[in-house]
Amino acid sequence: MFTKILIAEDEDSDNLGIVSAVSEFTNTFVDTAQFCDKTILKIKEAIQKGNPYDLLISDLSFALDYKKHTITTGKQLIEEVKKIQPDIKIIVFTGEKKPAIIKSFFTNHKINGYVCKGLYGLPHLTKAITAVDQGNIYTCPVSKDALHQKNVLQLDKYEVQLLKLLAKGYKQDEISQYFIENNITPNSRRSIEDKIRKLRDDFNAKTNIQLVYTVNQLGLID
Amino acid sequence: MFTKILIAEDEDSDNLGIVSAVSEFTNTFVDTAQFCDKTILKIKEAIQKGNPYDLLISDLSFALDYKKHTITTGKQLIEEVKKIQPDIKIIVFTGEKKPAIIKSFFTNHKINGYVCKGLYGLPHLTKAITAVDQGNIYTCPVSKDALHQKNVLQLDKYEVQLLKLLAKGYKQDEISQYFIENNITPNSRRSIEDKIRKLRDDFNAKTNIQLVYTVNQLGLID
DNA sequence: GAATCCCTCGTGGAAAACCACAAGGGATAG
DNA sequence: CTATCCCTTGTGGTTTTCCACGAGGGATTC
Repeated sequence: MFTKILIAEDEDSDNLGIVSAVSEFTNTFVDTAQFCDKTILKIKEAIQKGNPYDLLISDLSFALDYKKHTITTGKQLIEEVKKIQPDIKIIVFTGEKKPAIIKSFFTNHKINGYVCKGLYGLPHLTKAITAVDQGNIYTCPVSKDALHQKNVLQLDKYEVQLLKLLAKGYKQDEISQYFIENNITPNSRRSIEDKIRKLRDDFNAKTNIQLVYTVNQLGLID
Repeated sequence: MFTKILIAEDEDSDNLGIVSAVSEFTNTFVDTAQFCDKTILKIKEAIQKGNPYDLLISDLSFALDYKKHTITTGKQLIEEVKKIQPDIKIIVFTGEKKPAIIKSFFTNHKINGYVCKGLYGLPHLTKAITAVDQGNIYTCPVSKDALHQKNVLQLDKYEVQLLKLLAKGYKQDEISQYFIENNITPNSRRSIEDKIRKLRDDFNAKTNIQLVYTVNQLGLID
């Protein structure tokens, strides 16, 4: 079983609950850090002292104000950690339930487990710890659902940009102009029409309104 | 100070943290309930025994699956509680940060405090308890911001319905037809145009796509 | 009753988005 | 080199949305 665990979690109200549950379950040393940078620091320190952590349990949102859902920081944290200590196991423990985001953490960040907070959050977290300890990948029922959902195609940068501009109120002509000015191709009015139509097909949307609404709900243009 | 406090909270991971913090701070009896119906039950029982709770601290999401953000249940819970015991004080303690939703809890449900979970969630919760105990209303910085935000107009049922249909991919003609079939007025194609235009103006949206995106972000059509 | 205001709704024309057809260009395979 | 495929783009015509003007109806006020 793991011998040294670090929990990164910005919601102090959770902190006590998680820590006590995890330390009771694993019967090992459990450390905590409230911010991204502190997490990085602790991991570095532990390596230098020759006693690295072998499991990181991390939340995703380290938001400071209500506008930012700042998944980015969670992403950044994990990327950074993987650079410093590539072999560390990572379990994400968060309230985030959007399929696209969950998917991307497995495909892009090679995490070992994902557990959604909620009624059965803690029991699933302990299951996740056991599974990951044995070298497996664990997804709680909620995130398993999300992963197995069809139609959660990955969007490339171009498509995300296009959809964001639509959400911002750009007309198709304006998008074309914007793409030309910023050297993004394809950028003809006509091609943008095609791209949008393809997206409508992919997401089974009858109108562009529904398209943008849908991808937004899926968390694809955050 | 309050003598009997009930905490309704479905995320067990939080539970320990909140409970211990609140009971330490208030030095009073703190009870918990994990589901809406259990909360109602406990409140009824307490009244029957002549020893009612005087403060309810409640979360909003008692979600069972990942699709429902089920604010509705939180709403329902609070409405129900107010019916049973109109004089009970209520503090909402949740992760929900959407301005429109926060606003509606104050205007429609007459809650006494609102605290967003997060880094400083617990300290703000204790502040809220103190303030509410003294008969004041408390909003944490995040929710204060949300309340003071302009442009968070309330939408009436008609407008919400209209926007939802747009989000579902209905064309304006189809919306007209739908409204006619369901006896909702105004329902002419022309009037629907007007309503949409007015909404675009209100929310400063250049296109209908942006309009639906915006109201969705604000949590107005959940 | 007349004046006024507001909401609903029709009309017609402009703007935006949609769509089918097809031409050109680059990449690849035989 | 040629054939083929895929992607980009243009053209022209249809559908959908936008918008300015104005008519009718109900409510209120004087």
